Amino acid sequence: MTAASAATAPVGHNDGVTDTPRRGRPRSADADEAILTATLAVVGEAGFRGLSMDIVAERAGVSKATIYRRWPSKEALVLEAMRHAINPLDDVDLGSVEADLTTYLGNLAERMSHGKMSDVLPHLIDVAVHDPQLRHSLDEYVAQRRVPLLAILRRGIDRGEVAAHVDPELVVDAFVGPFTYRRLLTGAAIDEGFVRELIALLLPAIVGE
Amino acid sequence: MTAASAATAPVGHNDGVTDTPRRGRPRSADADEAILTATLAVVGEAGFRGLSMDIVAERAGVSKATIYRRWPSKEALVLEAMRHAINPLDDVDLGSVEADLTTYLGNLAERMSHGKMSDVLPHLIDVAVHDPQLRHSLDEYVAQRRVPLLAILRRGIDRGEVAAHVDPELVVDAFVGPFTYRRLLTGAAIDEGFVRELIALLLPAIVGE
Amino acid sequence: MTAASAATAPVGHNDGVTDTPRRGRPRSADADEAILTATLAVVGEAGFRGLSMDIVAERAGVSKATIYRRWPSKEALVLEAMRHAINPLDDVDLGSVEADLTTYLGNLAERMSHGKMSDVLPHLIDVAVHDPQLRHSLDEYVAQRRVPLLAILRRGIDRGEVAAHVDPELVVDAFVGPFTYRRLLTGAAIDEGFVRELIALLLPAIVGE
Amino acid sequence: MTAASAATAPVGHNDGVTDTPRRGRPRSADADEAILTATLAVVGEAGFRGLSMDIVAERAGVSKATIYRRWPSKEALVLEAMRHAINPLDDVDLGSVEADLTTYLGNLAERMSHGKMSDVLPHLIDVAVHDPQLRHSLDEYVAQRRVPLLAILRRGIDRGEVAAHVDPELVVDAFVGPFTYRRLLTGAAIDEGFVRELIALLLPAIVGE
DNA sequence: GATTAACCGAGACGGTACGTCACGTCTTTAA
DNA sequence: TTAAAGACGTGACGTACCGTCTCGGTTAATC
Repeated sequence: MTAASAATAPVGHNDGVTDTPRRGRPRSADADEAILTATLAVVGEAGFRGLSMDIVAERAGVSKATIYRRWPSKEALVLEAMRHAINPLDDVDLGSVEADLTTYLGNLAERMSHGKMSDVLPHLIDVAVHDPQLRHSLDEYVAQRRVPLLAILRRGIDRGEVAAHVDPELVVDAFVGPFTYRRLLTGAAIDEGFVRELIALLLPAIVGE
Repeated sequence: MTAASAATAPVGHNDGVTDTPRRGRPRSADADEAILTATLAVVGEAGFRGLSMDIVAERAGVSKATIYRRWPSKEALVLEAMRHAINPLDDVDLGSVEADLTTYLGNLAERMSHGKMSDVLPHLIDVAVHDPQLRHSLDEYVAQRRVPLLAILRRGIDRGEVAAHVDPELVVDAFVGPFTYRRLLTGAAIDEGFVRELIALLLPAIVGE
Repeated sequence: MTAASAATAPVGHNDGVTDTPRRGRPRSADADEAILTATLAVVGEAGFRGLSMDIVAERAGVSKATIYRRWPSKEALVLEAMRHAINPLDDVDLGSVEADLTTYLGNLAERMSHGKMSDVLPHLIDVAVHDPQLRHSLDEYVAQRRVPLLAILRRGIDRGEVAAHVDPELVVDAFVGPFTYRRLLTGAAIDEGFVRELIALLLPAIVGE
Repeated sequence: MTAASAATAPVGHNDGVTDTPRRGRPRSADADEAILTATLAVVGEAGFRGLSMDIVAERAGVSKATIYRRWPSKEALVLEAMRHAINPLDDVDLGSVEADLTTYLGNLAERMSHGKMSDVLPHLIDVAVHDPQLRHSLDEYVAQRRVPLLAILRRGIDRGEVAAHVDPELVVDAFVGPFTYRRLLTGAAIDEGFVRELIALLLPAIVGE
């Protein structure tokens, strides 16, 4: 866990090596686990709207104070729970940018359409607008998901497949932006056809001539 | 006002000409105005989070029942208030797709960065996920903003500037998607440079060769 | 209900005749009744310690907000409930001060020993020390109970049984004081014998010679 | 310290001489002192209501466990703190019952009106109703204060000033009762005039004729 | 000198109740 | 019939104490 991510990590935890000797009764790792698990369960069943701190506390067999000792808000808790649960999309390397993009974006499309967490993101976005701390954590979470895509592009540049002057960050925005735009705003389908057409549109713009 | 938009329009309004003559005390147009104005004022000052129906009622000098008689929920009210306030971006026609895009996207960038309503959208998105009615209204609102962009592209195709096989809807997604992606998720800057680079990246992909 | 007693009466009630015409939905008299009844029931069953606002609310079929709209604190509520429940000790007039005192103090002794409310008073006293508003209400409540005793003494003075120079208020203190002292502090018995002895001690001190 | 008082004395203390020699680290006398001092300070500043175990612990530079190792409850702690602080009213012997009573009751009046602990007693009374252990300790504390008064009366009987058939215990109740009654219930003044009048009323009833 | 047992501070823990807030509905009187 | 006023049930909020329970570490008396 990086220093940056500490924003939403359990407050006051000491994951470092030999800082201060840690006085008092240590935080219960069981409680951490139980709270995050309960949070995921409740969000999965009742959605974000149906999630209350009281319910999480009850399900986790934990008092509310124990939750608030770790996370300052419901949203921070949920964000942490998401980190806890998500296995990142693996990087893929099939030898060509087109194949890699097709695979990776196909997986992403699948997740955004049917993932159980898909209704949580909008809420987090909403809250993050007003809460810089949460915004930071959300950024970081998002950045994590960009990494494989950046890798694909950089390999493409190395291989000469992609023009050297192309800014990979911008291209990632160009690929991922339409996904979130459809998901959050237009509600248009995010399916295989969409992925294919998007690649067909953008790929020519980045290949080296 | 279209039929579709009736979802969030004041309930039971009689916009027709000579339906039933309506008995009893008529709805106060002043109240409509006062409620929407108060809503905008409060959202502007305190953000969406600081907006409560009680506060709006007090500010508007109106009872809560009067609000609920017109709109079914807080979100419907806010969406209506946004429609009420926003003047759409005018279509532009400078003779070339590149010039049109630069102008239109430049204006959009300006608005998304500094508009006073910029923090309302995330909240509406959040709510729209769970409320199909509101989702519909939001779609419509979004569609309105796509219209000028579609017009630019279609004129480009007509002039032969843009390849005929290009799907204008997809291209709109490709242009607007990165804007919302940055605004809502990464928090990256949406400025003149971004607009310029995005156009530089995408334009070659749509021009007829 | 006197003006003075308004201190703990439901806040904002208008028991007057034709003040302001009272706008808005009026307070529910049913709720008043249900709350006070539930309060008495819970205090009777679980004692003051076992009384929580949540429990009262549930038992009364009422929301906590509805209770807090009427009374500012648990103690004010309980005091009001006591007023609501208690039928005052009737004045007695048997023709002689001794007989009257014996009867009245006998009743009082019975109540203080076995009354179900007997454990509430100590708590109210405790709180009243810090809350002037409640103190006032408690004073008034206490004063009510002194009235019959004062009447007995004044009749005695009128009949020449009691010396004219005697201060009835002081004598009431002298009679009632030992009762509360035993009840609250020493825990000594408050029985028939005690009443008899106390009268035997004090009566000679107040009779006219 | 008597056996009876052990109820609220530090639990497990070994005040005896040569019981078991006690192994392990002995209790810190400093901690005892610091806790009691802090308790008195906080009660003095914030009243009983503002007293929490956490605050006492912090002020005393002590952990809560250290407090609970000594006293089983907040009330037991406070009662002990009161014992610790209060120097009993000395017995007086001026040669006449009237003079003795005037002096002793005058002092008592002064204390009850202005003593810093004057608001603690009501709370202890409240708690004692439900806690037999504490009730016992409170009785004992009260009894202590009755002793000088009993002595005055017994000397009066010995000297023939007071009628032999008078029950001193009852007379003490008759004198002290009105004090506590005013203090706790009516809120009436407890001043020199009150003392004078009370003596004027009761003294004739107890003198031997 | 090593062991042992009770102590110490810090502070986390489950629990319970608090008093507040906002929601969307309902019930008055007045227009 | 609509209006303003405001009470209503519901349900969640975040806080504050309670008294208990670990922690790592300390301090004597015993072995």
